[in-house]
Amino acid sequence: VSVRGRPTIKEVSKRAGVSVGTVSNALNTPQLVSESTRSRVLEAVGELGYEPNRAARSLARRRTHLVGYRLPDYVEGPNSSLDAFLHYLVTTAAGHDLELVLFTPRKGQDEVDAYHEMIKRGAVDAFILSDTNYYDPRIEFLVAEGFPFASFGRAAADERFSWVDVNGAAGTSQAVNHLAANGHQRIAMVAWPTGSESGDARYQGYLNGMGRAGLEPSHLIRAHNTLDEGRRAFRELWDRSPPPSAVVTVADNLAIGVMLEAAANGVAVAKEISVVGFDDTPMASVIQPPLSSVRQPFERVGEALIDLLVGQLEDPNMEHGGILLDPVLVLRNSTGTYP
Amino acid sequence: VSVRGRPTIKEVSKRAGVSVGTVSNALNTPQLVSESTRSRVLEAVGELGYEPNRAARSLARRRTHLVGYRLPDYVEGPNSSLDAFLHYLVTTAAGHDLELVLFTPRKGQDEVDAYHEMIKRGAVDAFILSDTNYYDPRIEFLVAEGFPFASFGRAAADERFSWVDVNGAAGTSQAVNHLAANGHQRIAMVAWPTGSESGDARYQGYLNGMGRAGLEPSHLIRAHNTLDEGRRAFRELWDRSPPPSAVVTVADNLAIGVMLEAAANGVAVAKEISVVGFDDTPMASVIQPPLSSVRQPFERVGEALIDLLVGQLEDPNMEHGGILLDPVLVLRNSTGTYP
DNA sequence: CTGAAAGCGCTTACAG
DNA sequence: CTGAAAGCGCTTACAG
Repeated sequence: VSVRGRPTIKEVSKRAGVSVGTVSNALNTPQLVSESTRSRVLEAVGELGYEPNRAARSLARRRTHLVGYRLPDYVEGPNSSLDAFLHYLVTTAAGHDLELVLFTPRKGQDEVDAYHEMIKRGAVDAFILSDTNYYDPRIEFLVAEGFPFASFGRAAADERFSWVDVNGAAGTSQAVNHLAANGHQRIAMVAWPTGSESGDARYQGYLNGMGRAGLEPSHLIRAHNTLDEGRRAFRELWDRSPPPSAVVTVADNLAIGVMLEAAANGVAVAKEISVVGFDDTPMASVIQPPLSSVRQPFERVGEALIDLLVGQLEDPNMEHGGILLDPVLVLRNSTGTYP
Repeated sequence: VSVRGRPTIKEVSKRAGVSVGTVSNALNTPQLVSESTRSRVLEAVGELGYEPNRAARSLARRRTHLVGYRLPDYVEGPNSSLDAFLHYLVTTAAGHDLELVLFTPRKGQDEVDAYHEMIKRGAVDAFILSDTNYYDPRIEFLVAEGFPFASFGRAAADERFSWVDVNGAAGTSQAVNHLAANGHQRIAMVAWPTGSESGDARYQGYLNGMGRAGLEPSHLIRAHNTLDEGRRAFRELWDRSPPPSAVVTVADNLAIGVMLEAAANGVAVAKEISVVGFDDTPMASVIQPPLSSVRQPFERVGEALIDLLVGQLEDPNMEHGGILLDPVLVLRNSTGTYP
């Protein structure tokens, strides 16, 4: 066993009782090898979980299997979250002599297995994770493996790895504060179904905000993350008596669905119902009236993730850190004073 | 000279009259080396344009300087162009055992030099280019270098490289057809300043469409790619007498600016003025009324780019191909019949 | 069909 | 401070 516990072609050759050249041939040019030795090699490969090391293969073959793409410059204006995230990640990484390689599980390949394969191939020094959730199997795997990574999202209070997260609860709670300060009392929440860490946090922030304002959190709708679900949420909310005068949502999609359906029903956004989104997507600044929304500080997220990673790579025994960043509520015209 | 004409540490050592180990030390642990030999080495490095080979360095150091990021799954719905482009690029590439590495010029680094450095380091087998323009210096450089790449954008009629492009002219010309078929005659165009290949093509498509419909292309506004410029365009257009009854734009930003300003001036979009965007951004489906827009077929673009690349990598002497794809006009409610 | 050996381009103890 | 040598983990002629 050698490279950080990853098997090499030598281990495979020993186990299969053949030379390393033959292992290589069995894998790359099977026509040159007898059926019987080929199967013995494959067996050994399977048992050991062997994957050829990328650097060694690249060096010998003069082929990297990597394609370069220069990420276009980031222009201020309405951008998607992924655009922003990648941009700050890549530029910060470049400053530390690190590059980002994008991957995706192959068709039918298990999620965790895709990470495992990257490790076995020695393809990367570390990972950046995003869209994590409670008990994320990728995190469990990487922690167990002792492989460096930094996660955008906490997944759970955990000292076993480094993470950066945006305090979603602070975002929705800010939204409630703002609304309460403007006289609203019946403030609804449109949240995702329970079970996602970010969704639950955003919902919790709403509860906190309501509590602090001495308000009763009586209007709750659970909805999946689509415009149509947002529209449905508005209808259900508007049917209540009394209906809410404001609604905080966990996502712009939902908020925009609410606004669209309000408009369709002749209900004036801001005047009759205030609405707040989350994520400040490109759509927020363009819909009429422009949507107030909670924006995540992707620049600092990207920087922090890379910093944590660089720390780990320089000192593998460094203790893990967690960085919680506050989002900012960007106020536009979808919120008004209590009618 | 060795790796595809890229200098190796051996060449440097010969030129500097020292051993390869000393070159390595001069570069990586200069404290171990005398000032005079260090400067001789650096000189040789500079003259040769030497960059350490990534694979060799990775193999020796057991460090790749690569960070893996699993690109999140693509969810249908409003997505940015970059999201879509990257998604299809990465998934298609994965099917060919290729991965995408993202890079960006370092602070102050020249654009072409960033590509050059990647090549000298043996960091990639090929590049994907996007946002190309006439006489793109990157293209000139890569063609001269004989380094494999595929370009999203033609830049110019050219047999020296492989490209995929979307027929922007076909897109705007479709838009004009649609409008003309609905009785519009005074159809305006809001275009970028001349000088960008994609912008010029979109403008040309407008001219073609107008010509075919027997219409006079009399309303042209040049504008930079922002909402505000779109607003300005509307004002200027609406001041003319007679004003146009429809406007085709080269970008959603512009189209949305037009719509916003129309609304601000009490002019009903679709009823009084029809508008068509380009790119079908996330904003298009969300603004009211939803914006008709020309959508680029990113899935096929990504697939075609990777296919062209794989072809070149398998057979370096393969002749280059160009693939022109048609965009599709997605009709929503921002376009109506002539009032 | 198989193994021994050279080589890919670096880095890193180790002598001197 | 410098050079010779071994090693990183593969691939690929080349003998046999």
